[in-house]
Amino acid sequence: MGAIMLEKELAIDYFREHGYRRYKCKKCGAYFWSKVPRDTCTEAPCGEYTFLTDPIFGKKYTVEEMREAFISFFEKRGHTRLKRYPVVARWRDDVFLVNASIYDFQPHVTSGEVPPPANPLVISQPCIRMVDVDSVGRTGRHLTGFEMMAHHAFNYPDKFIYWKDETVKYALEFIESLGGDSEGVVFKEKPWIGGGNAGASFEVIVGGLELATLVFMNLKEDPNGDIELNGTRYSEMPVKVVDTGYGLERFVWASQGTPTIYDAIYPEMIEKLMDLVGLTRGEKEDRILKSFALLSPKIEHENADLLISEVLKHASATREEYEKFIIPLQKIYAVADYSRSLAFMLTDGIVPSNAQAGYLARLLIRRTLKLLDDLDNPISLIELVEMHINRFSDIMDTSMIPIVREMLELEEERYRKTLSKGKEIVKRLLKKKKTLDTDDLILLYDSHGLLPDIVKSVAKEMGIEIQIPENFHALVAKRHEKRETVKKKEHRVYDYPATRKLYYEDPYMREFEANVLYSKDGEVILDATAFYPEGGGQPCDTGKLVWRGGEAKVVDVQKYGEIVVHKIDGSVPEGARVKGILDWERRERLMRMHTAEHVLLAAAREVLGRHVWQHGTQKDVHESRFDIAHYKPISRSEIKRIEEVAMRIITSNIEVDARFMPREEAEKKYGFVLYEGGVPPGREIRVVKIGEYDVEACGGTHVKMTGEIGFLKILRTERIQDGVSRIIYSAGISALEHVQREEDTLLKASDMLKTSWEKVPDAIEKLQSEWKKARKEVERLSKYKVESVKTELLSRAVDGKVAVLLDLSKGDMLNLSRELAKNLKEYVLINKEGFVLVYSDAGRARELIKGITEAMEGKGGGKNNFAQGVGNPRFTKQGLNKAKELLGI
RNA sequence: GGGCCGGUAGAUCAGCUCGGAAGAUCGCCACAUUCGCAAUGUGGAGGUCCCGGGUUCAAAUCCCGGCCGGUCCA
Repeated sequence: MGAIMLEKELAIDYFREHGYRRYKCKKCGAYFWSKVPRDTCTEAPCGEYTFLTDPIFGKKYTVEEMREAFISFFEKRGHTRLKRYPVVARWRDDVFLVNASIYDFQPHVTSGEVPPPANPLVISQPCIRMVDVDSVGRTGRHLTGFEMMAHHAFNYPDKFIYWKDETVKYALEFIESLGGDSEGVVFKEKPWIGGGNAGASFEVIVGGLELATLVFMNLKEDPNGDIELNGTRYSEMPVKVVDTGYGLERFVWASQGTPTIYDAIYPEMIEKLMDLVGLTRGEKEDRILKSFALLSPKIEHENADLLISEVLKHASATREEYEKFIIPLQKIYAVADYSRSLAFMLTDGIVPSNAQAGYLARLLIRRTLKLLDDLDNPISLIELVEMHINRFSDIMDTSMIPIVREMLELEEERYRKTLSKGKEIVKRLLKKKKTLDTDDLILLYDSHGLLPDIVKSVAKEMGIEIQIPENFHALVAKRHEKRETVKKKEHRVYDYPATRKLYYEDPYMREFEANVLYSKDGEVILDATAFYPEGGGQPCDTGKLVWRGGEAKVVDVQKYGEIVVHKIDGSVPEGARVKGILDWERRERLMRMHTAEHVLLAAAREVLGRHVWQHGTQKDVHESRFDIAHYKPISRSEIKRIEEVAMRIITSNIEVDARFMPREEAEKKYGFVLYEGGVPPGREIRVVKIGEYDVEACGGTHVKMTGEIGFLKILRTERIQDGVSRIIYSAGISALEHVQREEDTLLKASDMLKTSWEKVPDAIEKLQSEWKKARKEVERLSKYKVESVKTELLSRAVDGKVAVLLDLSKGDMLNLSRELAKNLKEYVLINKEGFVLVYSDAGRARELIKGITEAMEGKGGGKNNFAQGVGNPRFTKQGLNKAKELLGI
């Protein structure tokens, strides 16, 4: 967005009426609005962090006080208070974690498809930003986990709430309500782009620090749009969104003027850690820290050395003071921040894993463990995270503590294992190569998870110095450069009215009549159908269409938008009246499977814990699979208990209630557990509820009462990745068929073993030991045989040479050869199968085998003193003669 | 979802480039030494070289496919 456009967009009435004027920053060139004339925008590095010496507000606020001040301020001004959303964005498929409060309302609310839960609204949304992970602790202001306080207004063409003037006014009034001076506030212009949307925005700068961003989102990505930003085209949206973000932690920091943001958020945690590590903090240390906070915005991250020397100069401190105090303290800060982010993530139900959101949790866990190691483990990660959960119990779920503890315990164990294994690899590598180059370091990190730091210290123990390249992480990133593959369901548009979905009106309908609206190339659209189209992991129905003068098989059914398309074998005339007949056996089994899956989820949750979350699912007629997030393999006894709980729900014969309801109402009533199976589009969603056990947004067909499932059996489980287990199950008659097949197999086994089914394991054990004994006997006999042949051959040897035709297996021949080699100079062994073995002290084994196998129309080769080959078994005599000739015997 | 590394004795791994007789260390068992244990010595047991296919006279080794584990990235 060009400067001229921004100016037009942001020259609001409020500024004109209140004496604000637009200036250009002499340092960074950005435009900004201020009540008092200024040369610069005041934001560090153009200005200084004045709040460090001169806190901005009338008093010092804690996190809780500031959050409440913000929310109640906006509540009093007509905003509805909203509960926070989870930090894991389960309602979206494009991101893993919530990065900003507006994520809560993307994509359906911001697109205008679904109304917001309230309008206008106020929220304080915890967010995780992994991009800042490297800066945490070192700059004094970066966090991976923070709360974004926000008020949002969604303006529709027919319903206007408020726009730029009110938003700016609120910002100033809120700052004043905290005791701040509105004359110190600078509104810096900035184009805003993100998540397929764009707009103009103000950064709200106070005391040199960006405290809030006010975004006026009114553009959406559109290839045909007439506005171009950064090479992407945008067009105006019908919905205009006020998207604000007030950094809770920054407000708290600005109110307290502590050296770093961490000292403001959780001072007791920092003090405790310092105490445990043995750091004491005086005026001098504070001065160094403040210098850091002051100077770090002015110096690029990459130039760490420059920053340090500048800081030392500024605070008149020594390098030793820096290393003894600041380095460990910065680690403490990072540990405090990482562990709080983990507390958010794990209590919100993220299961650590080697893929997806779970990997981000593991990454943080490992980084924290590494830092704790550096600090000589003053406290365990588990204790740290638990402290945070209790400290922030007003926004975190303390009932998750036992599960979080177990997950962290397993993760730490895993980390230690990776580490010690990795160190062994490094040692072996060093023994072999003496030194390691950059390629080795990249391989060790990328394939074995070893940070160069750790490799270096292992090498140092062995007295080897290793150079770590400055741009290490960039090199790793380079290895991963590759284009993404995007696959999407074919998007088709049919210009017909929405198909009436008889399968929802009556899921038990087996036959129906309808009119053919469209029929071409075997694709048929009806005005109504009872055929369920593939979706939500449930395969489509099959069956046939019958009409006057013909019939055709229905082989596939798909849904495009609100239109159901049937693929048939044959063709039906357009305009015909048809009768649809479902393959009811198939459909009934699928229905039972689908309801069974919901029951299974409820049971798994009860047995394994509340972190259990559906990860993927595929129903089928005979067996279905159901993937859940869980942090360890499911044990046999857990499987049995899940089956028992599931059967209890089935035999209690509970009603399955499926109904459409407005999305915002469903979300309000049931929360995000609704989106187990993904997020359906649209304003209305279908909610399937099984008593108090389970409620999910689901478009599938279900039985009316759980009792109809009849029987549910878990067939097996497997781990498809870290943190995700697959349950393979069956329901109803299909489940019975499985059990019968298993029983058949067991009976067949017991029949073969001539015993009863209970004794099958014992019988196999006995058989096994007998077989082993027999095998040993065979070995003993062949050894004996080899021994006697050896004696005979030694006596027959002429001049240390022998060539002979034997009745021995290949294995026995090799054993024999080992013995003969000790006593003979040269020999040739041939067996009935045509296998030839040659030994030669003189080093002409290869030469010999060639001649012999050629005489046998075969081939062979080997080493100088030992060779083997094979020839046609019919020519063993010729081979023997040739061998004798060559050996000269 | 994608990239990379790996799968050989109960454990940790070597051998794989360059195809030719399945190895080391620890652990285990027996015996010796000892009042007994530990330590030590001697001997021994222990293998579907992950699975399937291909190339070859010959595959742990080369090629293709699959399974499993680890790890990094999004």
